[in-house]
Amino acid sequence: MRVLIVEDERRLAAALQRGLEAEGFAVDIAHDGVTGLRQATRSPYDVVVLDIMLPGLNGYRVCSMLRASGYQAGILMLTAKDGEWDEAEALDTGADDFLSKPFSYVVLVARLRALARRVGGRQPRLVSLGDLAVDLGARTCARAGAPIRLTAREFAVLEHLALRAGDVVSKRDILDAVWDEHYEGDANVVEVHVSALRRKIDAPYGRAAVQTVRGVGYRLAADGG
Amino acid sequence: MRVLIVEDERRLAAALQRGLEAEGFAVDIAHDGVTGLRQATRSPYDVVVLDIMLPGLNGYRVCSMLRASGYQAGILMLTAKDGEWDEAEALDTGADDFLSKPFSYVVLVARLRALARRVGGRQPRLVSLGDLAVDLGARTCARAGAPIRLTAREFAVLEHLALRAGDVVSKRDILDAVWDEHYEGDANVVEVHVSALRRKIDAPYGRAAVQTVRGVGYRLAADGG
DNA sequence: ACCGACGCTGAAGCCCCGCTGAAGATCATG
DNA sequence: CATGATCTTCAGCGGGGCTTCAGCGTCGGT
Repeated sequence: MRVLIVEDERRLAAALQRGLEAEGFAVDIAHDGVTGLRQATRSPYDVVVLDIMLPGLNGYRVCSMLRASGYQAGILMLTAKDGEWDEAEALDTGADDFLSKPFSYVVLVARLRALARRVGGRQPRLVSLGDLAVDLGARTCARAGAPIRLTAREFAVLEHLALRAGDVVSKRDILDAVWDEHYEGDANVVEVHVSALRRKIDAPYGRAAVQTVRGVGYRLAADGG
Repeated sequence: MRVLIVEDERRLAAALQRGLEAEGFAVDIAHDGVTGLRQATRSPYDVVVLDIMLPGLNGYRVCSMLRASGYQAGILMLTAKDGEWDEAEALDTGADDFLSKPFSYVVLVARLRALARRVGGRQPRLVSLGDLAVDLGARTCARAGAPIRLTAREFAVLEHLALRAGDVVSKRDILDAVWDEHYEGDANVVEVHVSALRRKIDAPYGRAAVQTVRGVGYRLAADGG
């Protein structure tokens, strides 16, 4: 079971990592919100343990940004008992569970196990658009039954479009979701990856699932083109 | 959240109904394909849980008939593990997700929630004015069911009018919304685009959805002209 | 009925947008 | 450290859409 811990207190994070690894979890650590966000989307986790007080980007924002982009893993928030924010807030932003600091280690492990079990049922998520199938869990895609090899970026772009199939998505939206919230570079990267995507999922089949809406963005045809 | 269960095993259906209602879902039941089909189209649901083995009309056919008529709600299929048909078939007919029998109740609830969340975002913001339909999400428009190709500017103008359908909108308003807050140029650009719009959405149909109110601005007829 | 203002529209040029191949940078892997 | 894959940047191209402009039609006021 894979766990990501996003916690800025390094000693606490390290202690949790040691403890959880001894319990058989695979644990990664991020020490701030931005890193946590990137790490969570880069690698598949079953549960993300998210501290609220984080430098840069706080836990609430990380959580809501993850959920907004369709993030599926379980999220367990660590709330400070005397914090200015409360548990309701945590759940509102899409967290599955929360734990008040200071917490018992045994309780944390129990909650993690319960959450992982609960979340497990969510997978796999599939989006099917005509003969185009996108498996968000396995991160694979197929057209007319034939599997198609996509690179990480290509799949991420396709995923973002698939989650909004039928609707137009702006390049800015795609940049925010697939790259970084405040990516500075040229939007041309999106065009390049869309081009590559089309070469793989459209051109060989004479279809046009990925449509350009000039001046606005892209749309993934709800019927696969 | 409204759920329709189409399942011929009455005890299973009743058990699911009780369980889901305890979770806060509003649940209706149909025991065969024909009833399910009628019920689904008669009343609005967020998700339809559809068994494959049904008397009369099987789940695949119900699903594809619903989708063929443009049915939008999420469809979760229940497949028998040893069935002669497989999951691929389910997805091909337009299902959003599937679950093999026997399944864990907890998993079903999680999948339902996930599907509802996914489908909820799919609902297009749709403005319909008589036989004129403007889909703000997909940025498409159609008259009498026939899709109409619009450019970005044309659609933006139409969108602005559609959101105030029935009211007169000044050219200045349109300039501010579609062009720029402090656009300097001639208001003639609006006239040009309105002209193009009429050529596409009115002229071919002998209608007049876009009306000129001399000295004031334009009005999009609430009934499509 | 006349006149002026307002609105409509076809044509044309230009500019912006998006596409794509290739090269350089970066990352993973043995 | 070497190699290959993937990602990003860059520049050129091609086309479609936006804008401008001018001429004409239409409406309303006098």
